[in-house]
Amino acid sequence: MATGRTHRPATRSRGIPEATVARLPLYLRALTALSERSVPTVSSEELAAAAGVNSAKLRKDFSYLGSYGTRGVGYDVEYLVYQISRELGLTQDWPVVIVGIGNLGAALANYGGFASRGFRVAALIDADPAMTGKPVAGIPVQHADALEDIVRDNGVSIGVIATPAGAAQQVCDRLVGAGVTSILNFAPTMLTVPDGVDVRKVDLSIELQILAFHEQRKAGEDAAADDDAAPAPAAVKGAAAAAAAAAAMDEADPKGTDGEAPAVMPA
Amino acid sequence: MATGRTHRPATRSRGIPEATVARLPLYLRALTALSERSVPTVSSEELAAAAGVNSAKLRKDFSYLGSYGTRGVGYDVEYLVYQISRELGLTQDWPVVIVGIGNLGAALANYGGFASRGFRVAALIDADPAMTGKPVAGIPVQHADALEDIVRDNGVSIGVIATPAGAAQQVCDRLVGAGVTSILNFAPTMLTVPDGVDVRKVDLSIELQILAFHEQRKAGEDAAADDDAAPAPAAVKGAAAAAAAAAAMDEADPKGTDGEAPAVMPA
DNA sequence: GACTGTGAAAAGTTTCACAGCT
DNA sequence: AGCTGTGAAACTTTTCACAGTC
Repeated sequence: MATGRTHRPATRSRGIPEATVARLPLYLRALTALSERSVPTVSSEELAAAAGVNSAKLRKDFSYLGSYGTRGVGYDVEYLVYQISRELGLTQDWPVVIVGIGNLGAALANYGGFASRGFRVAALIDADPAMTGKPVAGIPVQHADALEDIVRDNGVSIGVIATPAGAAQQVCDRLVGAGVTSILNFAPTMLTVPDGVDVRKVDLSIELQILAFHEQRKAGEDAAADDDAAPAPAAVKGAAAAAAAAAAMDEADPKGTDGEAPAVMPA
Repeated sequence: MATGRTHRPATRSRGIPEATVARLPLYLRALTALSERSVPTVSSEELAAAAGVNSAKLRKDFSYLGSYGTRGVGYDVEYLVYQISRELGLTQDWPVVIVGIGNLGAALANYGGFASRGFRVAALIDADPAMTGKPVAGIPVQHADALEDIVRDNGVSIGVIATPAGAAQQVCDRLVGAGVTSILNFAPTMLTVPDGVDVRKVDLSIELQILAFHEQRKAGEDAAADDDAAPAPAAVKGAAAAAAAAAAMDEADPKGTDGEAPAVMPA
């Protein structure tokens, strides 16, 4: 992150704000829906409504990409779809490996977003020998031993980690060692990676906890002063219990820290 | 979002920045790990490292909660765990319903974070009659017809939507109608909700697209000027294809709009 | 001496409002 | 007349750096 790698040959004017990049997929989705309905042009106001942002923000965002609109008219849907796709790097297809084919990994493999074009699921990898060869979403699971070969043979640069928390760092290290430079981490743990490797994290328990925070706020609108349920002096002990609850989320799988067969399957 | 509902009775000094709230679960996780190892106190530096942020940010974040540290010493782990848990509303337990027991919904039901305490999976709901009664993660799936009753009977205020995109808004409306005021949305679609209802969105395809953006940047270090693969004039057509890829992600399930039995379970 | 808590500066993001093109 | 593109203002978040406390 702190890499001073902003060499930029000053060709155009690069350097799109991170906040804007995070919204481009949103716009792309809205645009694609319009494209499918053969809508030829769209105004910033309409598109913004469809994407759930306000129009000033959208126009500002697009201004970082260039001037792709027409004043008095709006944006050409197809053209904008192309420009955003290109900006996001979706005009090429990215082979992706998913490591950890437990419940979540299997769901991801089946997820339309992964199976469809743009991102191609190049391989599914799991440490459990019992899984090896088993097809999930039509793709046979391969054993973790082959991880490095798979990554190299397929030129994979994006890896998805869906293992239990305990295995994530090790898997990450091996992915990176084999040449992966972008990681989407579903394991609820912090990954340490060398400079130049990107990690994005999707954390289900965190999202829920943020919701709980706001939910609590709504409930406590009047009961401002006191907690009702919290025992004041013995609190610290009760705290540990409550926290354990939140902490239990630290395992994608309730038990095993090893990459071993998750006890998740009901059998 | 534009609700001017900042009534705040000025009792203490409320109003924790959103960015801080989003990090509290991270700290909580790191703290709980320390608690389990019976570490009594921790410095901002150590905790920050464990949570993957810098120490100044962490101290600033904690300063919004109050002064829970001791200068020259650090923070009492148990105490801080309690304070953060309380702040997040995790000292009470939240009944949650998951709607849409396809691949993703099943994975969520099995996910440690949902099944563990703090958040209790009160019910699993699916529109497919074939699913009704089937146990997933030990909980029998109930039919969508009963949604309103389930929400009311269990006092559910948090709902998780894991349906295909096409069903999400309708499910959302029904949840909200029945009294749910916080929604975690996994369907890749924008939800419209009345004021006072919170929506958080987890979108797998968006995260991948953001990774692709950065990945592309790394690759294109020298090839600054031209795209190599992009056909310039015929581009707009190729664009549509690439975009279709991204758009295909708009369905949580590749095919069926119904919540048919997921291929997730190996058995 | 070690470490927190916090003002103040810097950086990043959003919103406003309007000039400028079609 | 309608709508984009963008400077400038407002707001939020991060970082700095150090006074204050143990």
